[in-house]
Amino acid sequence: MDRGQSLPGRVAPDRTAPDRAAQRRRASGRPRIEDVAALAGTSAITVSRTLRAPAKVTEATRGRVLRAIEQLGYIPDIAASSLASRRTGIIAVLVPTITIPVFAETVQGITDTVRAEGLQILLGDYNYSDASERELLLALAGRRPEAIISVGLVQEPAARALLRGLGVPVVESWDLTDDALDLVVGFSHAGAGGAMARHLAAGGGRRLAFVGGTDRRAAARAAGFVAAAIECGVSAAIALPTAASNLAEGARALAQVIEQAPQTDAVFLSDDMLAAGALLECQRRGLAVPDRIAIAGLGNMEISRALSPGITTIDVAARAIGRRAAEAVLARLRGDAPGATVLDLGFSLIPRGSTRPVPAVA
Amino acid sequence: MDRGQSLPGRVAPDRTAPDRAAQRRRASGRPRIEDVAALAGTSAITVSRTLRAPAKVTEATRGRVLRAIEQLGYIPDIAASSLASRRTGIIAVLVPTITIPVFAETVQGITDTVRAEGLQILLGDYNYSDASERELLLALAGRRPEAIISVGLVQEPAARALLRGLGVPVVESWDLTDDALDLVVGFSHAGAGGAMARHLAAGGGRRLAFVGGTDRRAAARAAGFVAAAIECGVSAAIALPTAASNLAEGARALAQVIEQAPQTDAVFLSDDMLAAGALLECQRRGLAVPDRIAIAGLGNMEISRALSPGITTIDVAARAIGRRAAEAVLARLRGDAPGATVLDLGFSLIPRGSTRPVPAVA
DNA sequence: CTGAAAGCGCTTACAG
DNA sequence: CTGAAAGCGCTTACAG
Repeated sequence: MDRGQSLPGRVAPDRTAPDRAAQRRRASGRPRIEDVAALAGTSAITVSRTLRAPAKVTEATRGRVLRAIEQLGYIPDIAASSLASRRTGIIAVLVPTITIPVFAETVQGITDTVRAEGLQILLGDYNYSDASERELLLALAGRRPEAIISVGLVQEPAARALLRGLGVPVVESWDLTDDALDLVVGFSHAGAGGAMARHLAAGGGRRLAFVGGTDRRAAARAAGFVAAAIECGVSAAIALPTAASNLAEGARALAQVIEQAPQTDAVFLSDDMLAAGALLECQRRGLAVPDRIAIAGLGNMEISRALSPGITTIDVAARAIGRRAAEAVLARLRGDAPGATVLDLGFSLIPRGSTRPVPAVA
Repeated sequence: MDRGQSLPGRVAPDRTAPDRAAQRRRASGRPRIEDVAALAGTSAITVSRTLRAPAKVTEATRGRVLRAIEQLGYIPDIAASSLASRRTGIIAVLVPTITIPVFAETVQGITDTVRAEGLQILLGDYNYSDASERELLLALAGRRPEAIISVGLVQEPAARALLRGLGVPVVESWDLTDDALDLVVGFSHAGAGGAMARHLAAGGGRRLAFVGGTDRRAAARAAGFVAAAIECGVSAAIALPTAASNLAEGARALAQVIEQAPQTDAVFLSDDMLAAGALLECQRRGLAVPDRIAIAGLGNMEISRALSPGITTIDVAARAIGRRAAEAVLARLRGDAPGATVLDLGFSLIPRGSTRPVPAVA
């Protein structure tokens, strides 16, 4: 009996070009759909159908094909498949940086929603820089995603033009705007900043401070925070921008606030990690929280619950943002008419021990 | 003058099949290499060369091609490109879960090293389960990666067979073994556990406890920990396995240890996040650290530095593991003979305030 | 239910 | 330096 490479139906032909090709092919080593077809005594089309639309193949054929696949260890080449079908099954996700837990949660929400449909996430991390956002977009576009979800608004004109030219659904998220490329799902950062300022003022804060990053969402929170503070008749300062989101940076920011404005009695840090760093620094310095100084954050991360006192924070429904963004994409891909173009998921303020309680209204 | 879609050199032919094809193509909307070639008055091959090997094209031609690319917003289709070239430029990275910061750092080390060579990372997250590790492997294999890096050893026989069949370099990491598929770069987990037990015993610990996950690396650390404790003549218990790596779980584990073995005077938690949770729980319960109970972790995460007292930990050079693994892959891809098959990067114990100091040797 | 032909959008030798 | 031909490994209509 023949063994090894000698498959039924593959008698040596005397063609010449195909031979060269076959030789090159052997270099890759991996079995192709033709090899499966030959072993199963059928055609490539039937193998393809067995994989994509098994109901259209008789059970007997299907069995032979599946056995051949198993035997050869055949794994379809996704590049070839999507080239031929013009369907990549890829959803590109643009994210400032995946190392921030709330963004990771949004990505998780997308992944969970999209996986059931057999779609895959292609994650692009642009590190908060417009220049590499565009670069990243070029790289992602080369993979022909069927839709794009951006964590954050896409502001840079070149990036916007590129996205429009792609001709696929685009969902921006984590913010709201009247000027969306396509769809937006998020919440108002100015609103969140304002809500926190009112909470701190209601608890007796008279000299507030804001600490946050340089990105547009942090800027919107700062603006909302200051505006609401003024409305409440208390003062509010904006500290120098923070470079990162970690405990050390939060501690540094707190130290700076105390040095520059020693009478500050409430600080809103634009992220729970920073807030936790600030709280720990207060404890090291012997500043009573919340009596001497109140501390608040944003994101409802685990650490805001775990420290003592718990840190007052704003919950932003990060996972729901991902879920709803993905649902919008799926609807579009199904050809549904676009529903609401702007989806406001809101936020909620969670008071904890790190801020003074708001007295009940008389 | 003609405008719009009517490009030079694209006079309407009276062929019939190509017409149908052209029509379908128009559905995708995106310009192809042929469109660029037509606009630049050259051939597809020259466009391709302008992109991959610009030195082989005259400056004049290159200029015309680049202008045409710019004008049309042409972005090459990566699937088509890699199908034709049989080079995907993809390095697949298998990771138990990216949400653990030390693994994220290893991935960062890989990315940094590999990016310069124009290779891309394809990240697969298998959530510590063997079943989905194999599934994931199938999905990754369909993308035809040129090499595979696994965070952790690949133990499951089916997965090992699959990887071997791929015929590409495989680097396992974060552990050591005599039975590597190809290359390993990591450190000894039993060694790390042992070192920590000796440190705790030297500081006066008499009743040690280990808290860790159910994965093999945690099991190896537990085994090394217990063996060294026995050698030092102190007792060591292994607590029930932890389900996750977060502060709440660390707090829960500490509570359980205290309940089951109230006299425990030193706990090694197999991850800094757990250790931080345990430390905070001690503080809530009024248990003095390290006098009443010493706490130690692993991973040298930021939080182990930020809390007071600082948490004694083991630094495992997570980023270097990624870097060295990637370098090994690059060497293989260049065709270099394999260097050492097993690369031991070691670890270092960082004593901090959460454990009792080791008295100087007399 | 099954298959032959054509094509997806690129690149690889090979000639000139 | 430039290009015509062939092919990468699949799938899509279209026939039977």
